[in-house]
Amino acid sequence: MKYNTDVIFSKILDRYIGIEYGTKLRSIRFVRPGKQRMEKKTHDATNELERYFDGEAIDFSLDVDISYLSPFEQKVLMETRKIKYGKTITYSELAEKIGSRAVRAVGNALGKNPIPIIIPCHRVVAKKGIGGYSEGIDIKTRLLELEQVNANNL
DNA sequence: GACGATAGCCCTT
DNA sequence: AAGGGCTATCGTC
Repeated sequence: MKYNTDVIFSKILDRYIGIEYGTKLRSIRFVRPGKQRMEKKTHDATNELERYFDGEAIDFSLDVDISYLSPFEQKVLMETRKIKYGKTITYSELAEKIGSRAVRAVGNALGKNPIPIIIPCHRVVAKKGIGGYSEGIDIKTRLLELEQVNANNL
């Protein structure tokens, strides 16, 4: 399988976003700004992400490739995709939805999410507190703030 | 076996 | 009221 990569810059996150795709979406990566990069926008996902960062309350509906993950991890991520824009659920609620009590395993699975934002793992929070985020809590916080602002504008 | 992006309970200030 | 220790829980590695 051969993959292509798009690149955009997110001002709100202060990160370059790399979008890797084949026939399906493969991964999204956050890259700290440093060296200047050429933006490249060819895939639908790239366009949708730009609209997302511009504050549009968009629901992503793109095909995603997570077949190489474990069944449990896939379950967790599929369930995570159902969380609507501007909403959050807790790790334990998510575990319950997939019929498990492995609350912490859910956290681990989310940490392996290859396609953040589009699989909105930032919308899964701890019962008390925000929980973790592999790209850094500040990123998670900004994403949630962005969504809260725009969800209120409905 | 140990370790988590947890949660709940029970203590101590 | 807030924070620390203890432990139940269970999927990965």
